[in-house]
Parts: sequence; structure tokens; C-alpha cells
Amino acid sequence: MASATSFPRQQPLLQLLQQTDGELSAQELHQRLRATRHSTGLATVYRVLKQLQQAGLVRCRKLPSGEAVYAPVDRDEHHLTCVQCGLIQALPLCPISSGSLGLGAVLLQGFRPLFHTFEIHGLCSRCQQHEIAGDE
Amino acid sequence: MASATSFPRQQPLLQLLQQTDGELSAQELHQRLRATRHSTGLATVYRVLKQLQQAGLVRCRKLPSGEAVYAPVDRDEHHLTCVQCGLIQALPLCPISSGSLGLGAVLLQGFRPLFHTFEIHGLCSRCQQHEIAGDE
DNA sequence: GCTAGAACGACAACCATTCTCACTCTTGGG
DNA sequence: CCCAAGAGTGAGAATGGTTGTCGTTCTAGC
Ligand SMILES: [Mn+2]
Ligand SMILES: [Mn+2]
Ligand SMILES: [Zn+2]
Ligand SMILES: [Zn+2]
Repeated sequence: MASATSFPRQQPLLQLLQQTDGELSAQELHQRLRATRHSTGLATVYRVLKQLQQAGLVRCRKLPSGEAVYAPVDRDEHHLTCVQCGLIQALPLCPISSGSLGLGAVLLQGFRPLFHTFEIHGLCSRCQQHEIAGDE
Repeated sequence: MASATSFPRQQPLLQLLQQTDGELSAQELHQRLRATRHSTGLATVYRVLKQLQQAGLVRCRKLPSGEAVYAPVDRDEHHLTCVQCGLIQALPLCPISSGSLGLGAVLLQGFRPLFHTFEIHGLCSRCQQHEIAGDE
């Protein structure tokens, strides 16, 4: 198998993601790798993240700020994000696993799914209160 | 109601989104508005998009390229995106409406949902074939 | 060893978005 | 009406995450 030897940066990066609770951005990964003996250029961090994504090992989502955060693909986590203050809270539910929704192959038309994102955007309870105070 | 008079840019922008099939980026909206009598600065396009989003009238998602695209909130559309070539195809299914998943208020903890994103990332059939050809 | 090609890193370039700030428009009190 | 205060706006600068460039380093295969 060529993958292990051809891309020596993949392993340390993947391990770091697995060891870490929560999601990491490319820049954070770059920083943390610098602190270890597996220091890696930022460009390569991005290259490896794309490889791991295409290999189905890592998933990725974009924060409203624009930065992308990464996690092992088996972490099936979703979020509520406030469109006003940016607060993010975990959503203890996955629409894929909970629904009887098996994503029949019919719908996928030959597409091979690797990961999914499911994010709800709205107003957190605190911003709803401010909204009432300031009119509505 | 103050909203109609206070924010005269909201109406034309919202109408443009409603008239248009598919999603539009802020830059595309800016361009198209320039062509009408409702020309609007780019900064204001972004400002109004945020207002419409917080009002629950417009939804937004980030493309893998990093740019955000907007559509009326009632368009309940999701996508399959190829992590290799970037191909996007429509996904004729919504995990919220189809599952018996009503998003019980228990799970939301006071959060008021305005819209959601649900996107599947994977390999399109064409990229799967190339992958077979180039080893695996 | 030697060479071709892949992988890599430092840095520049890119570009969507946000910030700044001077200007304009609205509005309500005098 | 007139004027001042405050909100809204637009042009352009600044920001910052990501991608591209390109010379160097590493790795396989001979
Ligand atoms: Mn899930
Ligand atoms: Mn939906
Ligand atoms: Zn909030
Ligand atoms: Zn593809």
C-alpha cells in the first residue's frame, strides 16, 4: 500500500485530529504540529487535509467566519449557530442516523458519499430577548 | 412597521433572489443590481443580506470555494458536492421534512431555527472511475 | 550513487468579506 | 420651513483564510 509511505505527513495530522476534542482549523493544526517533531508547512497541511478528505478519513465544514474546521469523519456532530452573535452549540441529533432515512442509492445516482454537514442557523435565546427589547 | 421604510435596499434585493433560479453570491447580487435602477454598494449588499438572514427571509450556505450563496429561505434544497472536482448536483431530499424528525423543542433549548443546511460531500461517479484507473 | 519525479516549505498572490469614514438622507423638534 | 442628530450608504482600504509559485529536498527505481 503506497498511501502510508507516499504521504508521511498524513499520519501525524490524522492522529492529532483524533486526539483532539472538537474541530480544528488548518491554522490550528499547523500551529500544533510545529510544537511536535512533525512540523509541517502550512501549504502541506492544506494539501494533506484535502487528501484525507478525499480518502474519506476526515470531514470538514465552514464556519460562518469563513474558516474551515476539520475532524475525523466518524465524529457525527452537528450544531446550532446563532446568525446574530455567532454562538455555536452542539446539536445532539443527526438527521441521517435518526431518520429511517438510509439515503437510498437511487437518490445518490452513483455519487459515493464520504461525509455530510447538517447545521441549523437561527437565533439563540439571548439574542431573541434582545430582539424583543429593541422593538420587533 | 419600520422595516419597509427603514431599509429601502431590502425589497429589491429580496425580489431579485426570488426571481432567480438557483443561489446567488453577494457579488453576483451586486452586479445584477447595478444593471437595474436599484444599484447598491457592495458593503450594503452584505449588510442587507445579513438583515434578511436574521429576519428569517434568506438562507445562506458556503461553497467549498469559500464564497457564500444566498436564496429565499423557503427553497428547501440540498446538494451532493464532489470533494475532488467540485461538481455539485441537487439532492432531491430534505432530512428535516422527510424524516419524522420534527426537531423537538427539547433539543433546541430555546434556540429559534431560521434555516438549515444539509450537504453531502463525496466522490461523483466520474471521479470514482478516474480513481480506479489511477490505482486506488 | 544517479536521476526523474513527487513532495515540501516559504512566501507571494488571491479574493470574498469586513472595516472605515466621509457623505447623504431622513426625521422630528423648534 | 430650517436645522441638527442619527441612521444609512458607498468607495476604497484592510483583513485573513486559502491557494498558487517555485526553488529545494526527498524518494524510488535503475
Ligand atoms: Mn450526521
Ligand atoms: Mn431542508
Ligand atoms: Zn445569539
Ligand atoms: Zn468529481
